[in-house]
Amino acid sequence: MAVTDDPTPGDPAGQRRSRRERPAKSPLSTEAIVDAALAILKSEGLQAVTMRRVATALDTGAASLYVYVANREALLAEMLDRVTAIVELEPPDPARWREQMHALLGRMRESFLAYPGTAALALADPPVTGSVLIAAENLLGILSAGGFTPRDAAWTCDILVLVVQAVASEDDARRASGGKHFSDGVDELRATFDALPPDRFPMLRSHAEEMLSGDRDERFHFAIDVVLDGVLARAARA
Amino acid sequence: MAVTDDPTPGDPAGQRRSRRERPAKSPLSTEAIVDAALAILKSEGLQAVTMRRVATALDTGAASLYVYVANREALLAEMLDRVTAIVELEPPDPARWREQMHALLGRMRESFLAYPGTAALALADPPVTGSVLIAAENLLGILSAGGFTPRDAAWTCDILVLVVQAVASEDDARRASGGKHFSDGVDELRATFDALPPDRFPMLRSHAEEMLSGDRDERFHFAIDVVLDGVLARAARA
DNA sequence: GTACGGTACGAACACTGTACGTTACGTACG
DNA sequence: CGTACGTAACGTACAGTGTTCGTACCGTAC
Repeated sequence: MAVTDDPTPGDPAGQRRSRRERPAKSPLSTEAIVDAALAILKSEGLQAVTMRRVATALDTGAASLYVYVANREALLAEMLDRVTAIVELEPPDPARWREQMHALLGRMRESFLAYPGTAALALADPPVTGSVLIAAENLLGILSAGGFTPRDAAWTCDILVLVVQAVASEDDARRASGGKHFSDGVDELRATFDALPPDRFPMLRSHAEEMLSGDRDERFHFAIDVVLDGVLARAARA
Repeated sequence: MAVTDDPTPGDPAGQRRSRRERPAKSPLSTEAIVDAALAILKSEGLQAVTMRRVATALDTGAASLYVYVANREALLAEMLDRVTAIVELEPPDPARWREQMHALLGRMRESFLAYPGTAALALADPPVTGSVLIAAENLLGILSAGGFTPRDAAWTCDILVLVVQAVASEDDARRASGGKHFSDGVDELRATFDALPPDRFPMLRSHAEEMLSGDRDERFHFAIDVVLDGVLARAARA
């Protein structure tokens, strides 16, 4: 396209405003971009992670990012990879396999929680990057150490990852909406249940207390144990 | 607007140029908006559901929608409610409770799958609308019929809904990305596993076949049975 | 010293969700 | 019968979004 040499009237002649005087602005890189994006994600949420916002944080323009990142989706994928890469692994120990499972999955959940929105992101398009494979390898190792058959281990691994992501996703949804009250919104839910017509919602009425009981951590680890015990029970029966 | 002057023949004179001559352009309503949005979602995906696109489908402007819908988020929530409202329920029958569970959860999954993106949406901000409460009531009823204690029923209900949403979410991710090949992308995954260095990924190498075995339906129902059996096993042990 | 390959950059495009002020309509009232 | 009014629909506008393009610059290889 033609230059359209915009003759800005007030521009002083010879004004060579090369931004070269900037001290030592470190050069761009995929790593730096992902770092900046993760920082923004952590402090302002997923919807604040825009190309322009990330570029501004790096003191550059949005267009510059596209040299290192194909597009926003690719950036998000790269962020996701980094998030799963930071979870510390558990060298499988047959004597402690269940404990290790809880520890590893718990750290996965925390990692997702530290960067809100990433859990939903992982569910939306399941990534198969290096760090995900490493995590899967570790999960399979622990399950194998626990005596799971290959098929049971593989399928259980799948289910557990799903549970972690789903729980984490719900977690930061609850945190985002219930941020005003420290009580998550349990009170609102209780009020909702109490307002239901008893004839049409007898179960919800009688189960209201149990629907709200237990904190998120307790229910998370309960879910893991349920899955593990379920697979073991089915294996024992066969 | 106000153009498209098309005086209907039988109309008496004095037909002022207005959009009134439109045959029977049904007036806007929340229902009509949600219908149009769902139709677009079904045929073009979630990212095609923009206010302008929905408005165009209704032969109006985007601004007109805001009389009936607070904003896009509210529209999506309303769509989600409708999607969960269409799943047919199962009057609890103690003799068939497990079968009923599979049927009901299966229909939930299908419903999510029919409108791609809604599963992820439900996970991202768990709705507590009328139809969701009705579904929960039914789930609790079936679990109660199966002999679950109130606490077990409540917590299991939670886990199962999570699993359904997570599976459905993964389902339509896989469908969206693997659309080109009818094989989902199993072949790509197998190739990925085969390319891994055996010394660092012994588990993934030896479990590759099992990671890919079984179709989505089989694994979905396996997951449900695992959860149910897990809770039962824990209840029996206590 | 000069040519070159790749990086940074500003501007522009085609969109998005949403707010605003103004029209047109059906209806209730004088 | 005429008129005022509340509300629904509308066009327009604004501030952003992701992404592309052409260009200006840098350090390096000749």
